[in-house]
Amino acid sequence: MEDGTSKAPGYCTGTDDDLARQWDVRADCDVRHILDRVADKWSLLVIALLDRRTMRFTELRRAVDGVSQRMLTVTLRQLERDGLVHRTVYPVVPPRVEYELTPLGMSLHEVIKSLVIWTEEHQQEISTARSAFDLRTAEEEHQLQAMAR
Amino acid sequence: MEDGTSKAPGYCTGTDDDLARQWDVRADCDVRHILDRVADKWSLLVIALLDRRTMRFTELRRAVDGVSQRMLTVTLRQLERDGLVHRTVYPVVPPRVEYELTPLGMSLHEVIKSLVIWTEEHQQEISTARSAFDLRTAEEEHQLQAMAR
DNA sequence: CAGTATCCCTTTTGATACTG
DNA sequence: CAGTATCAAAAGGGATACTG
Repeated sequence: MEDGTSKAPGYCTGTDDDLARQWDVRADCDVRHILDRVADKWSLLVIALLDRRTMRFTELRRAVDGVSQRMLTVTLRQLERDGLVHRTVYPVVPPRVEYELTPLGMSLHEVIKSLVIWTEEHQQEISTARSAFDLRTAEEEHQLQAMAR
Repeated sequence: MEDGTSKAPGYCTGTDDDLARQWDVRADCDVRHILDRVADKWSLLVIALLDRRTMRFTELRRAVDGVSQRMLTVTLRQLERDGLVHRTVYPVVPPRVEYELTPLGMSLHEVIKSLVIWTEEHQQEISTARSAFDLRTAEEEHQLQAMAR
């Protein structure tokens, strides 16, 4: 926690390092910290779901298959902290809390969507590649066992 | 290991569930398995680096700041298995192994690039949001402590 | 309902040592 | 050089119990 905010570990965009191929890959780089968040398993799902409409906590919990209450809470807090999701608490009993994407969150969703679409479009290719790889691996293992005899 | 290949846990794209908002979020979904891989910290960095040119193992190790030898090996194997990276072993001593993106990997890089660009473009906004959030949080805590007295 | 707090287990990761 | 193997440390994440 408390990372990437006050530390300001040096700007990473447009460094004039001669080795800056296209973007900085330093471990303490802001871009990498943000990327870690943005590329998070649950974050991705939550943002995708909230793109459609405002949702309540329990509603999200049911929609995101496999998420625990704890992880959903943690994820939502991070997204709120990053300014990607807005949280509204209605002072009623029982409590009512609604989550929605901020404009920043919406713009991120556009990018995430393209990632999801790519995945859907190429899932068959990847499956095939995996099978081929596993087959090759199994064969090689077989070869080694044959040589041992 | 060995996941997402033989199991074939049911197609996830274009399910006719009435709750299929835009894409399936089931935990055992192929898309989610692939997404977990693709959205991986090290995978992203490796793919970004290999976009420029073919690289050797140690070269990558030095370029990806903070990666351990073990994690780089694991990451490269996964990428190879998924058909995103091609591995060429030259039978010489000392060994020479080169990694390069496959066409599939190159197409993924396009998407990843847009994610990285988004991150770079919005890193300031996120930083600001984080500071504001932390300030709010600290204030609330302060209020609570004041009430306790 | 929408959390927070706690315990505890599992997975991930890093450090180290060894090898073709 | 490019790994593999092993072990220990740490993070991630689940189950449960409790609260405004």
